[in-house]
Formats: sequence, structure tokens, C-alpha cells
Amino acid sequence: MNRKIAERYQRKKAILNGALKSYSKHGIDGMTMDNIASDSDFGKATIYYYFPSKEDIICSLMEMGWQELWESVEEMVIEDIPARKKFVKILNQMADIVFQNKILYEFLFTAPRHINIPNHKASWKNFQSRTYATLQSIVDEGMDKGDFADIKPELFMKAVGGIFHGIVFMGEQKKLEEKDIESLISNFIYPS
Amino acid sequence: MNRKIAERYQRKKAILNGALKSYSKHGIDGMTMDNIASDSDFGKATIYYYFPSKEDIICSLMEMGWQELWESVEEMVIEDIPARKKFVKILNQMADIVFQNKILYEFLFTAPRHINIPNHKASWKNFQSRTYATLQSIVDEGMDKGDFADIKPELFMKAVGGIFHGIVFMGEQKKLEEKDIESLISNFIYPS
DNA sequence: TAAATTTTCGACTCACTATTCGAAAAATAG
DNA sequence: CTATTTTTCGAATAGTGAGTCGAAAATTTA
Repeated sequence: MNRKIAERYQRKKAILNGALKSYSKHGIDGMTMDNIASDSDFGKATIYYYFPSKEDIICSLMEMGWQELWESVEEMVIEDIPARKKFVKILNQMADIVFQNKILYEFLFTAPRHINIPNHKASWKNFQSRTYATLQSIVDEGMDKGDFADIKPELFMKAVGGIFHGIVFMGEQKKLEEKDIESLISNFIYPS
Repeated sequence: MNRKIAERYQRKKAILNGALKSYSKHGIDGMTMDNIASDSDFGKATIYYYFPSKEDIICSLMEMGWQELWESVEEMVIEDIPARKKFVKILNQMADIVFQNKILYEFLFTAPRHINIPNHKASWKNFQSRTYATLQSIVDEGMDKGDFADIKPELFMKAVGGIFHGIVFMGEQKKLEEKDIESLISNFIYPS
């Protein structure tokens, strides 16, 4: 009886992977239910046996990614180290995670711009906003102490967002390793 | 005979404005041909009398924006002033333009993420890449002379892109005036 | 003014994609 | 082994939106 639940879970997982495969093979527009079905080796109707709608599949993927990101960072938040150090450490950790599953995170950053999910269904936003808020508060703290360049915090965050986006979408160059990121980010921040 | 040409041109312009209105009223997904038609006060078929396809309308808008941006910047490129100063001046000028027609430029930055235009039809990319390349070369020059923070130029550009994106989409706060931008940007760059 | 040209238009077609249906196959239970 | 439940599926449905059609209105020309 427990096995059945586990199997169902496995099948949901398989479908989610199929969806991701579909994304990487055909791009966001080619991620149709037909493709998701064939890429995950189920009949189309079967997909609907496991997920009530396409929206739900997308939300599940989004949540998967943001949750992982948040959880990997959560513990670092309370560490008692200087804001700037903490900030770099967290970003570095996030970059790590992103590199480990590039396709998922490319999807994570791409999907919201193409697909509109009504706010109340976008469950992943919990993790997303928790993550942002954390980062933001660290920046704010650092600003107070003059750890960062003197620039409006929101803009600073936008800049960091730009860099992150860049990291994810720098397709070709797989060179950019964790060490690089560390030095890049810390160079980017006003050097003490 | 010359009037007719001018009138035709005016009508094309009106349709383009209708399209923009459609975008700001219904968002990118609501920018359907039916909406464009009603927002520009023409019948749908009339739109097709002036534009061969929806793609063409979008391209025209994109080109409009990028051309304006490029032209406003073109002359500054050759000015003989230090790279960093030039960079700030150009960004500042661009921010100016963007503020003068926020809807168009919001569209400019939004559309490519939602709508796929085959490369050979994306005529605006000429102006776009000219603009980018110019900025990039100024950064490269500045890097050599140590005018900017020591960070990979591509990443630096991504960061600036993030800031720009931020400026456009900082919806509510209309406070952010040109002067602010100047100081923000120059603060952002490694202070000499 | 009458023929010719230009412009306008709503209804129709066509393709595409999410979602549903109804039945069959597979697995499980008694 | 038979009945019941779970899982599977391809074919049909339904909605949407881009692009076409053929005719009518407006304008220009002679």
C-alpha cells in the first residue's frame, strides 16, 4: 500500500522530468502537452491523470527549483558573519545549485516571462520572495555599515540579478566555475 | 500625390500607436490583432492592408525604439572624453529617452522574451547590436585604463543591463530622475 | 458624372493546443 | 478465477487567435 504511493510519486517525478526534457529539446513554446507526453513516455491523457493542468506542471517545476534554492541558503542566513561575507557566500551557494541543474534553472528564469500564472496558483512565490527578502535584508544591513557601494539598494539588487541572469544564460562558456564566481561577485561589490 | 503617401504613412503610424495602446491596456498576451484593430480604430482586415503580418507590426515597434536610442547616442561615441565619463553620459542619455516613452521601451524590453521573431526578420537588431557594441567597446577601453572595477567586461555589462531593466520596470517610483540616474550609475562604477 | 483605384471591413477559414471522454488494459483484492 | 480498482490511452472537443476573402464604401481621375 505504501509502495503504490511511492510509485505514483515516481511517476509524477517522471512526468516532471519529461516536461523539463521537453523544454530543453523544443524550447518553451514547444513545451506542449503532446510533447511532454511523448518526452515522458506516457499517453497525453495519463498526464492529466497525474496533474490537473499544464499550469500545475509548470508550478511544480518552479516550486521544485525555488524550494531547493531557498533550502540550500536558509541555514546560512543566521550565521554570525559580516554582511558582505555572508552575501558573497550565499550568492556563491546559489550559483552552485544553479550549475548543478542548469536546465531547471534556465526554465525557472525563463518561464515566468512567457507564461502567465494567476498569482494565487503561483505557490513557488513563497520560496522566491523569502529568498529575495533575505538577500535584500543582508544588503540593507551591509549598506548601513558601509560594506557595499553607496547606491540605492534596489538598484544594487537589480545589478546582482543581471549578473545572475548572465551566469545562467552564458550558454557556451562552461568555464565559469565556482571560484570565478566568488571573485567576480566580490570584485563587483565595492572593495573595502 | 504626395499627400496620399503621407496619409498612408500617418495611418501606419496610427496603427502602431494602437498596437502600443493595446499593449499597455491588455498586456503582451492581450495584444491580439483583434485588439490592435479596435484600439487603433480600424477593421482587422484594414490592419492587414497596411502590415503583412503581426510580426511586422512588432518589428516596426522594435525598430522604432532601437533606432531612436541609437541615433540619440551615435554622436557621443566619437567625442574625445575619458571612457568612464563617456559611458556615464551615454547611459544617461539613454535613460532620458527611455523615460520619454516608457511604454514603448517597456515593450521593447518585454516583447523579445514573449514573442519569437526569426532572426532574418528582426531588422531592429542592427540598431540594437550597434548600440551594444558601442557600449561594450567603451567599457573595454575603460577597463584597459583601469577606469572601471576589475571584473569580466561581459558581466559588467550584464550588471548594467540589470540596472537598466530595473529603471524601466521600477513602475511606481517616478521619482527616479535623470540626476539620480547619473549618480547611481557613476557610483556603481568603481569610484576612482 | 461615370469609370477606375484605393481603402475599409466583418465574417470565415485554418491551425494549433489544452482539456475531456469513454473505453480498454493492468494490477489488486476477495 | 472473478470482481473491483487503478492506470493508461488515442480520439474527439472546444477555444483562441492569425491570417484571408469578397464585397462595399470612399476617393480620385478623366
